[in-house]
Amino acid sequence: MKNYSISRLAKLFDLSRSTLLYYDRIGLLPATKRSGSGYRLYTESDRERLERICLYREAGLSLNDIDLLLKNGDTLGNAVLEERLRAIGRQILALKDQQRMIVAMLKIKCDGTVAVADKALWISMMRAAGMDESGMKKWHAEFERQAPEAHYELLRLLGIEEAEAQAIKAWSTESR
Amino acid sequence: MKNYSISRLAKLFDLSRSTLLYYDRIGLLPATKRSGSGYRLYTESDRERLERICLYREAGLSLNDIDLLLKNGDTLGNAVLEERLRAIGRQILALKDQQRMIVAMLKIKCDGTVAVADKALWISMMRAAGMDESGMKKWHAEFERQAPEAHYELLRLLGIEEAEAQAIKAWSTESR
DNA sequence: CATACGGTAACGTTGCGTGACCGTAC
DNA sequence: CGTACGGTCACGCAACGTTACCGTAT
Repeated sequence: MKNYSISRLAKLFDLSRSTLLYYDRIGLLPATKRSGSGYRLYTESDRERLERICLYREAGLSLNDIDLLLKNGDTLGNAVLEERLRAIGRQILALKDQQRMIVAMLKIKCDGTVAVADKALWISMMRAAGMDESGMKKWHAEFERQAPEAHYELLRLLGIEEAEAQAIKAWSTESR
Repeated sequence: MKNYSISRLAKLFDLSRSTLLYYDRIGLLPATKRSGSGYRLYTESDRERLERICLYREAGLSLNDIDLLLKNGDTLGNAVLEERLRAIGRQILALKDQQRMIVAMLKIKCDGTVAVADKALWISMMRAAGMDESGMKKWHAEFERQAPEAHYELLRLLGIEEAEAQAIKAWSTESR
């Protein structure tokens, strides 16, 4: 059975040495053994534990919650995961509020006109807001219905050319 | 002209005393004057500055960025706001990845069946994912098309009654 | 005199990164 | 003998919250 040195194990998961030192300190992943000269020796089961830790970290769980998950069974585990799911939902909603606030601020600063610098920014924002093709279409249609003039102006401001703007107008109103 | 004491100003914006002490320490909002006995006296313009600080904080800007925004003009200001907009987009996308990971984990743990505890959780998750009514419909329709059996089972697991489940099946397939 | 307010200073939180300083493996 | 690795502190970041201890206003 092979042992991993701290840096080798770190590299396996693309972590830093100090991360593993930290996990050791807080007891999340203590090195099972030590060499004669006091070097940490990680075993295969340490590696497996770290693999789970990394997975849960990618899911955004706190190290504390991960510790709980690894200690306890599925009953508590599911509860922890579900709570994290709820927290993510709350976070996303909060971030969307922030998006709206910032867009409003950008509008205000340039008295009446939207001043988002580039199309890519706007689109990535809409994408992030959960907009897929059909959502985009609905949004453009709604904008067109409520304020066709401003809609057109926005398209121009986003750097969308005349031709493309016409196409979007057509597309967003076609089968309705 | 009236001065505000630290706690009175804090209460005006629903902040704590220590928050204002902190803003003073880091130079974000230093109290303009001090009383004879060394008490902080905040002026009206301090109040206005704090108002802007709070607004930007609600938009998720860091205190450092807020400091920049308050010091510099609109040119830099817009750049800061737009960068924040981009960061929010990235964050939301990351959170959605986390949602998918956790849902996958919950699936795995209960070999094949989704085990999300309640309907409200699922719906808030979908909502957060940017699902509106039409998105929901599309999603249900797709699920129904790919795996009607599992779709039905999911609806039951979410605590949706027989009657409602039938309604959703009908609704998601109606005009298609 | 009580108590509600003010002040400063220091430590705790989360998840590490960074650096110092020193020993060890090859 | 060099240098690439290992070890243990200890401090720094963000944005405060939380004592603690002491002075002041009323």
